[in-house]
Amino acid sequence: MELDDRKVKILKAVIKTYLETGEPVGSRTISKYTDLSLSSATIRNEMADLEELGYIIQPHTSAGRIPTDKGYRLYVDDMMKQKAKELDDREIQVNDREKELDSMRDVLSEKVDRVEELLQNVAKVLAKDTNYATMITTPQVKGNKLKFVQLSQLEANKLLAVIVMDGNMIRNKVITVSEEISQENMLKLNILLNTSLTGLTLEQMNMSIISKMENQAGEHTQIIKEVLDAIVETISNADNLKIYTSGATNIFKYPELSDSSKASELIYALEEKQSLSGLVKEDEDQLDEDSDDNHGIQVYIGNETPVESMKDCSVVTATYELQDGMKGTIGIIGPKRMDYDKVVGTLKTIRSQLDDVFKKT
Amino acid sequence: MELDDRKVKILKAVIKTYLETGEPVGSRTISKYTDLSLSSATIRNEMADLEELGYIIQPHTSAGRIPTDKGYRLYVDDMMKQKAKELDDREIQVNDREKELDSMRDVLSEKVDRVEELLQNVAKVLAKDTNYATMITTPQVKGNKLKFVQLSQLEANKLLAVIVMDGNMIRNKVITVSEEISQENMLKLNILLNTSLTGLTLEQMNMSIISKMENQAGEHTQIIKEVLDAIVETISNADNLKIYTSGATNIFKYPELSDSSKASELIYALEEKQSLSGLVKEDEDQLDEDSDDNHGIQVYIGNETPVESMKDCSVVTATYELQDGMKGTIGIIGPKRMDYDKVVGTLKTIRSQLDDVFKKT
DNA sequence: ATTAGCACTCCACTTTATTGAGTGCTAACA
DNA sequence: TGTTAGCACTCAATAAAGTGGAGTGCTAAT
Repeated sequence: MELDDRKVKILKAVIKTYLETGEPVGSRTISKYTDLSLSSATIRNEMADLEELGYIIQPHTSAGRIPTDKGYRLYVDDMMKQKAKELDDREIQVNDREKELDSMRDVLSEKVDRVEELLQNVAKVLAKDTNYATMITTPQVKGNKLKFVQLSQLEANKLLAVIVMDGNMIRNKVITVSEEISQENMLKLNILLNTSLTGLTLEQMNMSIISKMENQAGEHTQIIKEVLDAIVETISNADNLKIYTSGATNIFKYPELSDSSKASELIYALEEKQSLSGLVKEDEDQLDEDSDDNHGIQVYIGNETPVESMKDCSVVTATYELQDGMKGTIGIIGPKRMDYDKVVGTLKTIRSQLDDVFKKT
Repeated sequence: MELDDRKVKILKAVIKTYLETGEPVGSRTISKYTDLSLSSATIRNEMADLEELGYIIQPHTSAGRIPTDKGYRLYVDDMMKQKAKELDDREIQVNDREKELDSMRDVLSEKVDRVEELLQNVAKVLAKDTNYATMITTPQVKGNKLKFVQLSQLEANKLLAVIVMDGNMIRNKVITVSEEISQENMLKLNILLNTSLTGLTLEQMNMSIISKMENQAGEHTQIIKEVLDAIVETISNADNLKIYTSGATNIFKYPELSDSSKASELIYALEEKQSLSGLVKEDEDQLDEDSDDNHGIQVYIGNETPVESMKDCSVVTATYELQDGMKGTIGIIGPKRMDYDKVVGTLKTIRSQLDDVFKKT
């Protein structure tokens, strides 16, 4: 059996209606809803075919149809193709959407000095705007280089190391050393550290530490060792993936997700965040598939999602990118019958606004 | 009618049984459970009295009794009195509990450099251990003084200010200035900042800023102004209350809290955190009431809690204190029928372990 | 190929037992 | 006077039975 044009039209109508109502869709509804002007009986025949083809399913014998994952897939793929074509209209579209996104822009342009807060705000605003759960990761770098280190004395045997990486990622570390250190030696240590480490990536650092240390084996070997250890540890922690979530309770707005056990599992995943890292795309090898403008937007439907606890949901992710190649992921988690169209649009807008903000900073 | 000794005994038995089972408690159960050796009929009479006195209530005519808030209150107050007397046994008690708290100690003694992570871990471990939702705030200071500031050049017109407060609270701030600054002037600026600001609290700083600025009105007035603004802003943000939560999904373990709307409201409060700040005790004027050992532990039952969304829960909070007078709050949120005894004990242990960790750091 | 018509299915909802835990009350008892 | 056995009564919870309606599949006519 073939999936002819009319079948597709009916399928889309079924899905669209189901997205709106959340109720199984009957033949009569479609007959009236579409401009196909076909009787419900004809629709019924076509729907039977569509069911046989695996695009829709009946929850029980005498009910209407709801989309299967396969059905959603077709719908979403088609929509994405549409979106990609809309490239020209984008300006207008963005302008249109800007009205509803005013609050978003306001929050984003607020003076938030810390990336953390910014990201949390983005997650929050997105959640509020879409009524789905959201997540956002810190930007990730591959081989970030050390810009400079600055050691200063905090207390008798406590040092403060300020570590600045390329892209102005800054980390502090309080180092407790075993022996006191003179002002003069501090200065020396600072110079030593900067001359030998600046411009190195973490991997390069690990390689060179040993040799450097042996070279410098002077009276303060112990301190140098402690300081180096601390710095290496801090840097390796620095690009640890951090994930912020928001709007977990939005899932209670969708009955199909809000029964106790499902909700608990989902919210747990959002709280623990651990498992969400599966949503971060490792490689950008999907280029060929996601053509043009949709580049970096990924829709997971039901079982497609890499996160086990979200197999009853759909997840849409977008990759945002900072000027210096740092990449992060934004994700929206909702019921399978989410408003894919709106979500994809919002994600695109947010992403471009994020770019703006980061460029301005 | 008086609340005689026997009534109290029966009341406690009812509550204890209810805490364990979560089911309304009938007279027959009590008759067998206690060592009072009274028939169920007698218990029934007493229970009728207790109901009239407002300590217990029937969910419906032919059901057993469950405690009212007033009943819980009496039970908890008594328990706290007991706990206070147990001062001598505490050592032993702690030793006993230590077995189950091994994991807690492990996590706490881990090398976590950032207070944030430590607190998050505490919340997490507490939640896992108690099976309730937990929260913990960052330590708060009244008038924290500036230890030193260190300005360094990041890029052409971006400066990095590292701000260290007493108690080694460290903040970074990237300051974008309107004009470039020479290495030499940077040094001057550093000295100026430290000589004029070190040792001052935020309030004092606000006072002195204007005058200092006018004194120094040289070629770099603009930069000085920008830097000062940034520093003041950062410091005032620094002691913003931060709240970490964990174990929100634990509430699904208690049927009385896990219906969709209640759960949603509760989890929302835990996610938003905003409202939780009501649990932080402003003043320590409760000293007289909470005698001895229970100092700093506060039990809120049902409507007693300051957080609106938790009126169906009980909340137990403890104040922890760092050596330098910084105080934070730990909170446990669970059903009214929570295991108060265990919770109070665990909170005390955690608190003392927190003290240890902070002293060691 | 399309459609009107009709018998059939099955969920969702309401109504009507049925059960059993637990009470309140009374009368007897120490 | 306090305690207790006994019994009638209540009421949630569960099961069983009945009803309505939305929607289907099939057939026969167009």
